[in-house]
Amino acid sequence: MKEKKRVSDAEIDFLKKYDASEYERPSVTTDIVILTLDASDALNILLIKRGGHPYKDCWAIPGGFLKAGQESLDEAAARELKSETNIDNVYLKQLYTFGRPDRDPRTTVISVAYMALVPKHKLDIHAGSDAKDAQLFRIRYDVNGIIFSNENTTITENDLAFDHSEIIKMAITRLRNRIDYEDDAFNLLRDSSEFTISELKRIYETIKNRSLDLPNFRKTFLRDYVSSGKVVDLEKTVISKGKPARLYKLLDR
Amino acid sequence: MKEKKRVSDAEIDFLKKYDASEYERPSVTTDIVILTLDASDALNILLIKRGGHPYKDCWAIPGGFLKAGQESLDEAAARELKSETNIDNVYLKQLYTFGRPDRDPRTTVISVAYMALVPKHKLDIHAGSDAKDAQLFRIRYDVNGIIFSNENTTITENDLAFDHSEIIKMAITRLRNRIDYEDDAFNLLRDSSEFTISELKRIYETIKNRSLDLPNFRKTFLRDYVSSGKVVDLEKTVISKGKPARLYKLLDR
DNA sequence: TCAAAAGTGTTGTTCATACACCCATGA
DNA sequence: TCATGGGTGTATGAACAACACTTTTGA
Repeated sequence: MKEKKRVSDAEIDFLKKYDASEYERPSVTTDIVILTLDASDALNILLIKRGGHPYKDCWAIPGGFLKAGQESLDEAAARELKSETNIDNVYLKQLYTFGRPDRDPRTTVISVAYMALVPKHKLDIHAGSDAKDAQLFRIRYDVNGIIFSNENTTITENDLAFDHSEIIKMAITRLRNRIDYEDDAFNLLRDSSEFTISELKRIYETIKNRSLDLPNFRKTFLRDYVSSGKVVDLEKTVISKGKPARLYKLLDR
Repeated sequence: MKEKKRVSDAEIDFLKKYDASEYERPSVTTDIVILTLDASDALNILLIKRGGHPYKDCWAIPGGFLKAGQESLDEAAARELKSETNIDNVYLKQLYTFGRPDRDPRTTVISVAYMALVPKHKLDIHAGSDAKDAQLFRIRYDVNGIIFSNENTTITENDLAFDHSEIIKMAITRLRNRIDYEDDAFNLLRDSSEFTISELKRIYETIKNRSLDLPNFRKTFLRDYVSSGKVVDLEKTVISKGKPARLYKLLDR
């Protein structure tokens, strides 16, 4: 009995090695959902217009092939983010890996999806430099799904290349689920070393897609972040329209 | 300005295609953390002893190469689980993708890790059939990390092949975080169509690694599952040692 | 003085926790 | 009868939500 099983396992092991050479190795890409906020605190995403086939002239999230053996997946994503936006040192987390054989018509492409959160305004210049190839789109939700729009273009989730609408939906859902017990929102602040409670609240409202009560938000913020020392009260104020608002600073970055 | 950028983008696009053929394509495997409970409700994991290099004779989590073009990642994981345990139709979820270039000494291997939760006792026969090649190990936690042990062998997390200890830790952490707001625990029941509150409570205790208060657990269970109709009261009891316990049945599977 | 936004305080509800106590069974 | 685990009820405090009210600025 044991002997029989050992032979069988050796066989299985051989077959595995055989598989590795027999079956075509897939291409592996990292694709990035790059999210930021615009001047009116709406959630925006960076999309690029594809220059080549497949899905030529379709909008897609940026991505590129992994340089196998030369970089890790995280490094590939960071490199891609940098080449697309000239930004580094931002929140960049692996999201999910997509591998349906038919998701790319050319060949099997495994896509390791990442999500990047970019501080407010940081992407403005880049997106404006060539409006035809890489643009920020405001994200809205409607009966038939997500709508991406800016002053030039309006597209729906069905217009996107590959399964990118699925990836984007997962990113937004993940972000929304995480925001209540992780510090993700701070990554979208204009300046995490000088921000007001209202600024932070607007980010939560955007991501959760509903309005929040300011007194209660303040209470929770003071308890979870200031009392625990993660955020310090700068004891300065900044003038805006009504009463000047107190400034806070996030520690540890 | 625009013209200059367009040329540059075309160039970038060309380079990406060039990369895809220039750099070696990585191998892609699916590796599975298979968790179940033993007779005393301790968390167990299925490990296999590697027959070939690298890490020959080391224990590892089961896995195999993706048959690119023939199956999706989910299908590859399900096929691997079936071949290793002869079990299908169980909880099987993608966990994370590992891609450090040096994680496999042979070549770049991208590992898409999955987690499987197998109902209690279902793996008993298989693991016993050949104790040398595939065994269940009880998971314990100690100062220096996780300890895997059964009646034959005791190993520590450092004895495992590749970065598999990292994968296992992530699986346990993920499970522990999910269990409070997802229904994952039901997948570990001996029989989800006939179970008692105590049985379910013991699963929560195992995963959270602390004891729970039965009256409070019952209250939460009745509110979250029975009142909402996800679980029905079978209005039957089963005898055990003290007072007979009421049986419940999970709907929708 | 008024609008606007920041900030404070109060109240009621829900939920988690701790725990005292009763119930039904086998031995 | 007693031990054992199942099951019920109650008290306490924390967290959350709703909202009335005050403060400080610019116009």
